[in-house]
Amino acid sequence: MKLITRNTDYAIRALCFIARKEGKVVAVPELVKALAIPRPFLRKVLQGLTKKGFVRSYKGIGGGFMLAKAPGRIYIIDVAGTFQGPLRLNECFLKKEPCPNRKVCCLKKRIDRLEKYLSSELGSITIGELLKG
Amino acid sequence: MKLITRNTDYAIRALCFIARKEGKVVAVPELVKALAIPRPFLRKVLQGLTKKGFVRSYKGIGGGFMLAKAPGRIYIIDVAGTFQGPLRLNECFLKKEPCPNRKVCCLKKRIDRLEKYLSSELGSITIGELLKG
DNA sequence: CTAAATGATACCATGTTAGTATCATTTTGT
DNA sequence: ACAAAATGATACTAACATGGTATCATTTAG
Repeated sequence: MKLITRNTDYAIRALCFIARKEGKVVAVPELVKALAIPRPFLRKVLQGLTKKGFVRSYKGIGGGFMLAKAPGRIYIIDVAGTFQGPLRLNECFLKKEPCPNRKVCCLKKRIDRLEKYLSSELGSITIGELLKG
Repeated sequence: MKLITRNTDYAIRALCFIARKEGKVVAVPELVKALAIPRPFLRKVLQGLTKKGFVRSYKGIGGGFMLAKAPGRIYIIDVAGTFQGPLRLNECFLKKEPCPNRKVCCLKKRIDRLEKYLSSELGSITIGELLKG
C-alpha cells in the first residue's frame, strides 16, 4: 500500500537538485552523478517534467534543464500527478456499493474526506519548502 | 494513484453481507448471487479472510463463513492490510534522501505525519460502522 | 456413500512499474 | 562545415502486481 512511485521520487529529487543551482542549467550527467539514478530512466523522467512545464530544457553542448517556475510554485502533488495520474482513493468503492441497500454508504463519504485531506496536505508542499527543510 | 484494490473491496463487501446475517453461516453461492463477484476470486478472498481470523469457516454441506469477531472490532485498515500489505506511504522516500545534504528531510516528516493521520482515520472505521451507515 | 461445501495450490492474462536502447534533432565551439 | 554534446521521441524488455480461473483434496451432514 504505497502512494508514491519511483518516477515521482526521482522527479522530486531532480527538481530539488536543479532548484539549488539557482538559474544554472543542469545536464543529465551531473544529475546522474549526484543522485545515482539510472541515466536513461532519469532522462525519461526529465522529459516528462519538461512536457508538463516544470522545467525548461536546452539542447546542445552546455544544454540541460532549468526550473521553469519558482521552487515555491512547484507542488509535489502536481509532480506526482504527472507520473501517476490524479489522486483517486476510492476508485474501487465507486464502482459498486460496498454495502448494497444503501445509495451512498458512509465509507465512501469517509474516504472522500480522507482524499480531500490528503490532497490539501500534499497540495501544500512545494519544492521550495523541501529546500528550506 | 489509488489506495484500495479489488481484493480489499470485495472483502469488505463480503464482510458486510456476512455481518448482516448475524450468526448465520453464509456460503459462497449466496455471496456470489448477492454481490456479483466472480466465484473463484471470492473464494480466494474468503480463504484469506479465514486465515487472518476475520471469519471462521465451516466445511461440508451447510457450511460457509461466519464472522469471527464482532463487526465493531473489524477495522477496514486491517482488512486492507491483509491483501495489500501495511500502509507505507513513503516507501520510496526512505531509500535515499530526496534532498541530499540533509539527514532527514522535511518531506519525510510530512509524509510520516500524513501516514499517521491516514492510518488513524482508516483505523477508526469498522465493518460495524459501515452497517449503521 | 454422496453431495455440497471449503482448503490448497497452480496457473493464466493483463497492466503497471522500472529500466534499456536507439536514432533524430538541436546547439555550441573550432 | 563539422564534430561533440546535449535533449526529443519512441520503441522495446523484464519483473512484478492485479484480477481472475481451474483443479483436486478434504471435510461433513444426511
